[in-house]
Amino acid sequence: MQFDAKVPIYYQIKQYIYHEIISGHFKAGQKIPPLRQLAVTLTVNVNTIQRALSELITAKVLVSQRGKGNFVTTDDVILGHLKQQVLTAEFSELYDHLAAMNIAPAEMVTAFQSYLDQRKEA
Amino acid sequence: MQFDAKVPIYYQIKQYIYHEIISGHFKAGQKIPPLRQLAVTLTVNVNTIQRALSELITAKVLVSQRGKGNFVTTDDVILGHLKQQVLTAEFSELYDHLAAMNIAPAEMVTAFQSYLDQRKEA
DNA sequence: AGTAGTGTATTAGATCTCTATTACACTATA
DNA sequence: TATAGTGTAATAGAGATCTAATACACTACT
Repeated sequence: MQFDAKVPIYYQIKQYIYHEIISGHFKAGQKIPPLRQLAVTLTVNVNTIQRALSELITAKVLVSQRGKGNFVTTDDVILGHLKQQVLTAEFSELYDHLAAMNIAPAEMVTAFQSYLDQRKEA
Repeated sequence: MQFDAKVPIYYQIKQYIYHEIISGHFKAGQKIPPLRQLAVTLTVNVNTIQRALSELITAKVLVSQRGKGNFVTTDDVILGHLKQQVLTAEFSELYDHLAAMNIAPAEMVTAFQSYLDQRKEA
């Protein structure tokens, strides 16, 4: 996995877990890979994985069971809002950046659409 | 100015300058505020400002004149591509994050549109 | 009981970012 | 020529992140 050098790795791993849950790769109640395996897969130190996971445990997205593993929560309330929360965070950041360039909301959409169209061609 | 604690300040200042140029606040050939004034305005150390500006000078977006100040380039080729470059970088990052959640391009647009609609109401 | 697999915790050191401080170089102008 | 305004450079120290290494606690299974 390739990380953005400008953002803490532990934070990017946190997002990675979010993405795996939202995409359905990690399902409700399912055990996620062990710490040491994640560390190898993502070529990162165990402590860095642990830092990311501990934040997700605090957020009650993951449930930790000593000796057993880490599991995706079965709380439907939390899982139900997850995708919308992550999406809103993404769009909010984008909006702020584009608004700082004096770009109107309507232009934001058309410009994004243009980007996607161009991407599709290639 | 409020900074995102997860991204280096010097990098965010670099983006800030880009935004000021693209929005038209800083025009071609125009002198930008002195280092020490930017440091006060953005409540950041002079060295941090300097680091951001030095990258922009290397990118030939700014031209430095010792004793006089820093000026926006008059190079139309560079200025002409600036907005598209920054936009593409923003969209590319968004695309990667959303694609990691198994979100299709068409849904990206509608979800973004929904975000903007919701934002308009408030 | 023993062993492997798991999560948790602590320490030390490297690197990066940011601040604070000081000094220097050049320009413009009184 | 003096002075204020500017960019440039270098050093030292604080804090955050990441790595490496080690140890400990709990679970499952033989």
